Amino acid sequence: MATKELQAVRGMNDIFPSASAGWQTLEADLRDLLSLYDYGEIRLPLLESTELFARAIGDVTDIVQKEMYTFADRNGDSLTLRPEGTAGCVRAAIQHQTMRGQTPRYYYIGPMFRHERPQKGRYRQFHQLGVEVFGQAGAGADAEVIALSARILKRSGVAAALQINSLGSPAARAAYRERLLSYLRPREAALCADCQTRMERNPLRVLDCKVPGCQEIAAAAPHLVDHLDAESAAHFASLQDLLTALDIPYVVNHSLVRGLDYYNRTVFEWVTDALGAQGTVLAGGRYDGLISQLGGQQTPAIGFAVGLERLLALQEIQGKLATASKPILFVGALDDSSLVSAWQLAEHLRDHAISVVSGGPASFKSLMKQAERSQAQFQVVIGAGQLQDEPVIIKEQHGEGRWEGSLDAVTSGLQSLGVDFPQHAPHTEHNFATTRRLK
RNA sequence: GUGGCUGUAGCUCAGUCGGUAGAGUCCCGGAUUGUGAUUCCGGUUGUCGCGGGUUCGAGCCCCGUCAGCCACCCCA
Repeated sequence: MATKELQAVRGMNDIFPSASAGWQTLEADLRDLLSLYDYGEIRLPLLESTELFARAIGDVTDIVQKEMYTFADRNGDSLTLRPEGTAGCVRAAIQHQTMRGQTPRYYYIGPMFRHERPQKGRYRQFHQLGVEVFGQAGAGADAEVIALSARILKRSGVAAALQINSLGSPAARAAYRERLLSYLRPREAALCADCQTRMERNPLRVLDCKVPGCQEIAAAAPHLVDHLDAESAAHFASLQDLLTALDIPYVVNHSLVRGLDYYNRTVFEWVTDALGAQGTVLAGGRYDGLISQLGGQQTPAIGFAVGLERLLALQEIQGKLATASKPILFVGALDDSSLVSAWQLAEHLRDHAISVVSGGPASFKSLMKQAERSQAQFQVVIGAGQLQDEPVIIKEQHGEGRWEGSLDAVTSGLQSLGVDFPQHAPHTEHNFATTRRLK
């Protein structure tokens, strides 16, 4: 059982091979889809200066105020483990001037860190895939990004519903904020304690409070989309037309307000009720002001992030989780002298890209159990007899396949049983064949 | 950061009124040197999360703490 000293940090998980197969398959699928849309991977530091996140995410957000892993570097600089990926991605694009006359599409995949109380679908180290598109102001970019998000969920086999909203321009949002406050103030006493503080910090968040009394008040509140500036309204209408034309169902959620300060105009979320309280699996929006706010030239931008733990949890619930591949052959040795031949055989087959798991020296019964546990498609046992002239038997573990022959001929034996060998052995060519495994 | 529930063998769990640690499973060996079943026999499981307190005596009661789960909050 767990000893006290040696434990993973709270909210940070170990991922063992039985689970990492699902991760690897998901990540491979995601990378494949990203290349379909011509996104390029950007690999970013996990650590950035604390100031970057404070300026990008917003001083008053919970993330910056109480959820960041922040500490002093040896020279006294304040560093922070990234709580999200957009800020670092924007910083990198500004620093390396990759947006001059270009409209790059980036994606990143990796761990993020937030010091929250862990619960279902929420961890202190969690993993996101994020995408960011720079330099495209039109609603076409929004539609394409949302189409990509839809395809990611579809490819993952995950059922979720798309909600969209528009926050308008900063000016329109500020004007709406005042309008909303003048609606809320007379009703302040009826709001929950949280919402009364939210009125100070970010009154838009009152709109998606879960307390029934607050929801009643929110339902009758003026709608943000009715008070957009003309350009944002046209942008939002255009986006909806495009989504309809692309057969992407959505609903407009008037209370959809993203938690990070940098968003404007389009915001969207894919939500599910299958994950308890953490229903958002993928979320994003437009942030036209962030790049200039961080010192770059005024550049429109849009992006989203998807939580990989949540995606995997949904895949598991819906029976779509990928399982580990299995080796082609188990090779077992009964004693020390036959182990030499068994290991030579295994290495020979690996030269030909056939995955082999080895066992022994051990009793025959033990080898049988090891072979079963290995889940290999075929098994072969080598003992003293095979070193003389007794036949080697290759047996299909869950089938009728069976072959007998000499130790030297195992390769052709496997071929006769249907194992797919590469055309050329990798050690005779200069490119390596892809490893043969089952499933 | 707040609240509720839960921590006993690798895994799933039982443990009565406070009386000195159990079952199943798994694993190993044998019955059975040559193709996996079943059955039978034998064998190893442990800081009862950790620390303190009460008691003649604590897995059990009390306090603290750590961790997990769930919810609030927040968010992916």
